[in-house]
Amino acid sequence: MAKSRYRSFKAVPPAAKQDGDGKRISNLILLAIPQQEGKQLFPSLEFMRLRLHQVLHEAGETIKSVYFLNNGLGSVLTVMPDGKSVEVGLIGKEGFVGLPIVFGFKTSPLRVVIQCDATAYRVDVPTLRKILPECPQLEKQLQRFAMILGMQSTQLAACNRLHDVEERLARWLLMSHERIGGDTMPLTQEFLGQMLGTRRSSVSMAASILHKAGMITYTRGNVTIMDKAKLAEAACDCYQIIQEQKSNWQNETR
Amino acid sequence: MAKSRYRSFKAVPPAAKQDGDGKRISNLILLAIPQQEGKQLFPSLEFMRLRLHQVLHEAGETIKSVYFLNNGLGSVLTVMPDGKSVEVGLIGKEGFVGLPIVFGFKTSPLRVVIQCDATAYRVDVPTLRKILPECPQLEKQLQRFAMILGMQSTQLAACNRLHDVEERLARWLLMSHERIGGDTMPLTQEFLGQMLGTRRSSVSMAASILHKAGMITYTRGNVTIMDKAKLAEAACDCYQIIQEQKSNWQNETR
DNA sequence: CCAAATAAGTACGATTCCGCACATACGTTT
DNA sequence: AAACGTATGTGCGGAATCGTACTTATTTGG
Repeated sequence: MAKSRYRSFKAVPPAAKQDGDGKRISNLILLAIPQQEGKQLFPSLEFMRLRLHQVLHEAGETIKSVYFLNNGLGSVLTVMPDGKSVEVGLIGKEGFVGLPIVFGFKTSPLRVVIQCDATAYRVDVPTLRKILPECPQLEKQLQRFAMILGMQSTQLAACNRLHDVEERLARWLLMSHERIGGDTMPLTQEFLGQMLGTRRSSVSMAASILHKAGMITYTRGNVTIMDKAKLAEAACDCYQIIQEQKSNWQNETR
Repeated sequence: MAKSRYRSFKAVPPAAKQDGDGKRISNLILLAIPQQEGKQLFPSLEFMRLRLHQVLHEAGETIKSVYFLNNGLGSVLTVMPDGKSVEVGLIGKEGFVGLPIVFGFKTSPLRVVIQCDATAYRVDVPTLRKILPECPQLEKQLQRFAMILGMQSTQLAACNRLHDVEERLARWLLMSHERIGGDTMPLTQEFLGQMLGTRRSSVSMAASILHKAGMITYTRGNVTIMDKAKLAEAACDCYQIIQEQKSNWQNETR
C-alpha cells in the first residue's frame, strides 16, 4: 500500500492550456497565468495521479515538490506529538500544495493528504525556484492563495474550538463535496475523526444523526450526500462564512 | 474611553534606525530592511501609542493602516456571528498588523486587539502600496511574516481543539509573557476567555489551579508569572512547538 | 472458501465544559 | 464614606465529549 507512493505517469508537458494526452488543465492558478509564463512553467510540470490517502507532504520534512491539484482534494493537517491531528485547510483545484516554498522556506510543519483519487501537475522545488523570478503573475497567484488558505485556517480554528462534532461534520462534508464534484466521497469514520480532531466513535454518532435526518447515507468507507440544503442547515455558520470569504477574496484586488 | 482611539503623537520620522525623540525602533522588520528602503519608508511612518484593548482592526472592515509593532502585543481573533471569539495569532515586535495588504487584499475577516499598552509605527495603506514596489526586501519580510503567522495559527487551531483550558491558559500566558518583557500582564479573566474561546468561569477555575500550584499570582486585572519553568510544564506541547517553529523559520531561507 | 483485516455500531463511567446565576471583592467616582 | 461599575469566586444541572472496549459487519487476501 505504501509501496509506490508517488506513481508518476509519462511526463507529457502541456504546451498550452491543455496537453496532448487530453489531461485538461483544471487548476485555476495554472489557467490564470499569462501564456508567456506558462511557457516557462509548463515544460517542467509532470502530470501525476494521486491516490486516496497518499501523503503529499509529511510534517517536518523538506518540501521536494510543489503540486498544482487538477482535481480531487487535499487536506492540510496539524499533527500533534501524540498522533492526534486536526484539519486546518482544504486545497483543491483553486490552489497548490507547498505554500512555504513561495516565501523561501524549505519545510512545513503540516501534513498534506489526498482525500480522494486526484490528479496534479508537479514541479520540483529547485526548478520552480528558478522559474519563479521570471513569472511575476504566477508568483502573485501563489502568494494570494497562501493568504487565502491562511484565512481559511483561522476560521477552521475557531470552528474547531466552538462548534460541536455534528455541526463540524456537516460543514466538512459540504466543503469537501464542493471541491470534488460528485455526491459520493470515499471516507471512513476514522479518517473523518482525524480531520475533525475527535474520536471515531463521535463521528459514528454524528453521522448516524445526519443519516436519520435524511441528509446523508453511507456504507463502509463511503459517504453520499442526499440533501445538501438540509445538510447546510445542520452545519455551523462557518460553512457560509468560508464560502463568502472565498468569493470575496477571489474578486478583491488592490 | 473610545474618544481618542488613535492618539497619535508628533510624527517625527526616524531618519535612520532611531528617530530623534528617542523612540528607538524595536520592530524587527523595520530593523531588518536595508537603509535605502528605510529612506523610502521611514518618512511615512507615524509613531503611535496604542492602548490596552484598543482595536487596531475590526473584522470585515477595510484595512486603512498597517502597524509595525514596536513593543507590546496584539492578538488576532476570529469572531463568530454570536460574538464568541478565539485567538488565532499573536503579533509582537517581530511582525506587523495588516497582512492582507501585502497580497493586494483590502479587507480582513479578523479582529486585531492590543493586549497591553504598546507603541507602533503606522503607515497608511495607499502610501505603503506606493512604496512597496521599490522595497523588495521590505516586501519579502512582510510576506515571510505573513507565512509564519499563518503557520502559527494552524498550531493554535489544533491546540484549541485538542487541549483543555488549563493547558491552553498556561501556554497563552507563556507566549504573551515572552513578547512583553515583564512578568506582570494586564489581563482580566473575561479577556482571557475571549482569547481561549471559553467561558470566563472556566478561566477562573484554571487560573485558580495554576495559582495554587505556585505558578502565577493575580489580582484584579493583572496576572503575574511566578514560576515560568513550572508553568511550561503545565502548558501543552504547543508552546514548545510554536517556539521551535519560530526559531527554525527565522533562520531558514532559500 | 475461510481467515484476517478493516469499518462501523454501541456501551459505560469519567471528565470536561457549558450556560446561567448569584455572591463577594475590589477600585473608582462622586 | 457611599455608590456604582467591574472583576472574580463559586455553585448547579446538563450536555458533550472523552477513553476504552467489545461486538458486529464487510471486505480483502491467501
